[in-house]
Amino acid sequence: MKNRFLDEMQERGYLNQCTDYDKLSEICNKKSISGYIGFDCTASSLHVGSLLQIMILRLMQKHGHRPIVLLGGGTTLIGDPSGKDTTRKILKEKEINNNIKSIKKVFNKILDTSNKKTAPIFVNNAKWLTKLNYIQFLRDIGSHFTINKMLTFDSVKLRLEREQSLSYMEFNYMILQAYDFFKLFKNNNCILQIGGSDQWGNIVSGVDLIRRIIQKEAYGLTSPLITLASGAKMGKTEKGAIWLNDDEMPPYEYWQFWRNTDDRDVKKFLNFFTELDQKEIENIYEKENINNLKILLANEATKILHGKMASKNAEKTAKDTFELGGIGSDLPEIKINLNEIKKGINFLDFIVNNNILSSKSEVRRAILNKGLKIDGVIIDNEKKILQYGDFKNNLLKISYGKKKHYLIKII
RNA sequence: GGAGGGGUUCCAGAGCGGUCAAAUGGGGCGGGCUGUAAACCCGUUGACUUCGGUCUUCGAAAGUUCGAAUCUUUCCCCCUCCA
Repeated sequence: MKNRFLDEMQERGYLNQCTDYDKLSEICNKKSISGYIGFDCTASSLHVGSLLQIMILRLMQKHGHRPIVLLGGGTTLIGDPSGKDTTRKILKEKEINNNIKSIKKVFNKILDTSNKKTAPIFVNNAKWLTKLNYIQFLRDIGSHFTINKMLTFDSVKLRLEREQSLSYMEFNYMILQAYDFFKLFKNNNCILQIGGSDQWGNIVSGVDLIRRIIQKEAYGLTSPLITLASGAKMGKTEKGAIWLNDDEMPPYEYWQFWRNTDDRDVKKFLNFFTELDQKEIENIYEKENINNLKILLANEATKILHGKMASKNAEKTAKDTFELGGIGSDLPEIKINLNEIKKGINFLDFIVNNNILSSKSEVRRAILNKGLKIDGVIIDNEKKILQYGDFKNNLLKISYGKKKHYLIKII
C-alpha cells in the first residue's frame, strides 16, 4: 500500500518503526488524519534535537494532515525516564507554563497556521492529567497495565539493569503518556502518535490502551535516533544546545551551526532538515562542492525556522566575514559609549565583561595562544588598552578563534 | 541490621604526609595544515596577579601536624557481599 505522506517519511529517513504501516497508509490515502507528537517542556526552548519531529509535523501538513502539538505540561511535572540515566529535576508548574508559551512560538513559525484544514492544534495535557482522581484512574486505566510488561520496557529495564533508581513517579510516566493518546484519540480523533525511537514503548502502550478500552485501532510511528558522524548527540555541543528560539540563539548563529556540519552528515541533513526534493538532493550531492552544499543546507534550514530574510542576512554576514575577511552586519554586537572609549578600556576587562570569554585567565591564555584579534590583527599584549583610535568609523571587530566574531560599536 | 570497598579537577582515573593546582587518557578551547569539514601535529585546560607570587579546590565538618588530597574522628552519599 502506497501513501505519499508515509513514503516521503521513509524516503527522507524519518521513519524508524510503525505499528502498522500498510493499514496506516490505507487510512492516510482515504482521509486527512490527525497525528500528535508530545514535546518536553523542561526548557524555555526546544533545540535541534527536536527539530526532526517538527519537520515531521510539517510534512504531515504538506500532505494534508493535521498535526497536534502536545506541550506536555502535565507529563513534564513527572519527567520521562526514557533514555535518561537519572531522574531529572522537577520543575514548578509556573516555570513549565512559561516554557510552553515560549516553545509555542517556534511551532507557529515552522508550521503553517494559515490553512484551516491543517493548522496545528496545541494541547496541554496538564488540562486532564492534573485533574485525575487517583483511585478512579487506577481502576479505569491502571488495570489495563501489567507490571510484568512494564518491566520489559527499555526505559524501565535499562534503569533497573544499571541499578539506577527509578522512582514510582517516573515509573508511571508511560501510563500517563498512554492515557494522553487515549484522550486525544477520543477528543480530537487523533489516530496517530509520532515520537523518537526511544518513545516506542510509550507509544505502543497508548495504542494498546485505546484498543483495550474502546476497541479502536490507533497507530504509532517513530523516527530514528539521529547519529552524527562524530558520535555526538544531535543538538548539543559543548558550548550548549542549538536552540530554536531566536532569543536563545540568533539566526546568524543558527545558520553557522548548519554551515559547520561535518561533511559526512551533510547529505543526511539535507534530507532531514530541508524540503528540497530527494531526487534533487541526490543529484546535486554528486555534482556540487561540499561547501556549497553546506551553505545550501544552512540557507534552507534557517529559512524554515527564521524565514527567508534572516537566512539571507546570515548568509551575507558569513560571506562578508569569512570570505572577504570583513565585517558582517549580522555579527553579535557590543555597544560602548563614546566617553568610555575616550578614556580607554582595558582589553582584558572588556572581553570578560562582555562574555566573550569567562575569566581573565582565559583571556590571557587566549592571547598567549594567538587566539584574539582586533580587526584581524593578533593581540599579543595582555595589557592592551582599547582606544578610540583603534576604531574605524566607530566600528571594530574582535575575533576569538576563527569563528567567533563580535562587532564593537561606539554609540 | 552485619561485613567490606569507595567518593579526586568537565569525564574516566592515578596519587595515599611536604617536590600536588594534583600523573595519564578522553573531552573542551586556541594555533598550524585545510575547505568555516574530517584526520593529523603543536599548545593550553582553577581564579587573581605589579608575572615575584597570592588565594580557593581532592564528599562535609572538626582535629593531629611546622606542613594534609594523603593520618584521626564524626557525618552524608554510592557500591559489593551476608541477613
